[in-house]
Amino acid sequence: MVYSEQHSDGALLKGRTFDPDIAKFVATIRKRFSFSEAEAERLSERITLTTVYDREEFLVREDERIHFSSLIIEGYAARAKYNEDGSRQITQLQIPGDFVDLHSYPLEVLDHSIVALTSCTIAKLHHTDISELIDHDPRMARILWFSTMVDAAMHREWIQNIGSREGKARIAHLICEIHARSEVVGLADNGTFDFPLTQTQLGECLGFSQIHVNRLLRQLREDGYLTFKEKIITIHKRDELCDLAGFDPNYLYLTKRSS
Amino acid sequence: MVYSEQHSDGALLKGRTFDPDIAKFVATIRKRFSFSEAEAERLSERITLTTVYDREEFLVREDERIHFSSLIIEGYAARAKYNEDGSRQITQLQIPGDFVDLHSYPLEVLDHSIVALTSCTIAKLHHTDISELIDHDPRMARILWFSTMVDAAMHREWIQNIGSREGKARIAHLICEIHARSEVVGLADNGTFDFPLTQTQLGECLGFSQIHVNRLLRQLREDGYLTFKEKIITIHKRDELCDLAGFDPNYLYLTKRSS
DNA sequence: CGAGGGGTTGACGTTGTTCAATGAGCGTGG
DNA sequence: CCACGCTCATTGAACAACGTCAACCCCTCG
Repeated sequence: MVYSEQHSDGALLKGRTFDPDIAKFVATIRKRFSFSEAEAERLSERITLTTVYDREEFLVREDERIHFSSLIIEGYAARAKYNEDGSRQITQLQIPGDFVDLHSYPLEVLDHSIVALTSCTIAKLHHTDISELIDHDPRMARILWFSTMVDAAMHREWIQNIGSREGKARIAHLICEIHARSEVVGLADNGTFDFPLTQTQLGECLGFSQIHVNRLLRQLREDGYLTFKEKIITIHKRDELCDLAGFDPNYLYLTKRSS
Repeated sequence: MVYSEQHSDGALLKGRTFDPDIAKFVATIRKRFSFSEAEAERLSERITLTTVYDREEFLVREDERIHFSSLIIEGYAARAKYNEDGSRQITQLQIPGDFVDLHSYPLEVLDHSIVALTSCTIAKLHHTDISELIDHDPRMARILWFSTMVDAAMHREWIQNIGSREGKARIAHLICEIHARSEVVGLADNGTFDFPLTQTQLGECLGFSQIHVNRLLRQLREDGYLTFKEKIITIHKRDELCDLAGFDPNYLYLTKRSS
């Protein structure tokens, strides 16, 4: 086994010692994508040391030409597009275990910004390293391409959510999505998970005003679907909440692919 | 030159004769992506004969496992997600020259349906052929990946449009997008272009009711921005319309890439 | 102790939906 | 040929969803 020996400081190794955060990250994404051990090691050794970003700090700015992709180790980030009046639309939430902004590899210049919503621990992977990984291993190209296409699928679901669902169903759907994604990476426990967004940030995801978000959350609480206190959500009636939201997790492609 | 000799029936050839529709399609996408002539030929010879779909007929149904990708030769199609009540949200419009549903290659099973909005002429490319193209030519993989990432960028713009813009600006933005995309593939002439959608279909793109679309279009007409008669739009005040919409075409990545 | 960010609540205005009725165009069958 | 049924577009009126403004709370941090 590649990652069987546990270092005293938490790092996993096989001859080589990786940053414990990075080892954990790679182990996490291996749950979703079928990396071989050799692939996982080749990936790990190219991921560079972690950086911490403050809340509301930009990881990438729109129109910027960048040469690396970011991976979230800890914290919440978002893809966001800024409006002319200074407000913004969040188009996707990124949680620990996400390859954020792999999009910048084929696109070269991003059409949107990446911003930390909480303080974030980030690791980086240079585009030249991605090219080398892909050249050595066409299967890696498929995995990375697949990963970005899941982001596109999430975008489509958000379009449907914002365009077709109203009020309680819309906010419930977002909560169901984050719960399902958190669960897969081991960040949800029996319906309880961290949800560190403010009501304003929630509104920026959903196209609602902060005040409307407040009222909708109160209704979900009063209806007994969930509690949401101190940045922690507990879902009490999961099936009913998914039903209210019209939530079907297929679009997240969470089950491991065979290929 | 590969495509210099013109056949009597309109096909272009170099030893080999391609379907004239396919030759035209490949010539069109070569305006956007930097294919070499050899690449263009390898692609052309793998694209199979065209099929015609009726209005509102499905090219692909959600959850279906398919083994080919579709290319639009003529007509309008859409990515759509169906709601529980039978209504639907359109998440992207596809016009002639688009690789539609290349997403199904890495995803294998689609999270959404592809439906013809008008009668459509479609060509197909088998997934096995895509794999062969990519294996022979890693640059082709980048081009195809890039193409799907532009779709993701359009999705993000739509999220912003539906989530942040209201009324006239929202519908104006969609019109600006289709105009810009039509122009690139030679389907717009000095602000005039085919726009064969019904008001109902427009509403399904924008998250508006058909009745509201009707009223908004009337306002745009009354304000002198455009005329829209018999499925043809003519934009009279392009700069003002883009300004109203907050439209910036960067997200379409229309300019030819160097790589 | 004061300032600032986040949450809560009420009153009121705007945007967009629903229901309903009408007309124009088009293909089909008598 | 016209009558019909259909789809699409148009318009009005009542209603619901959501935003804005304003006031107030609590908490944290300097």
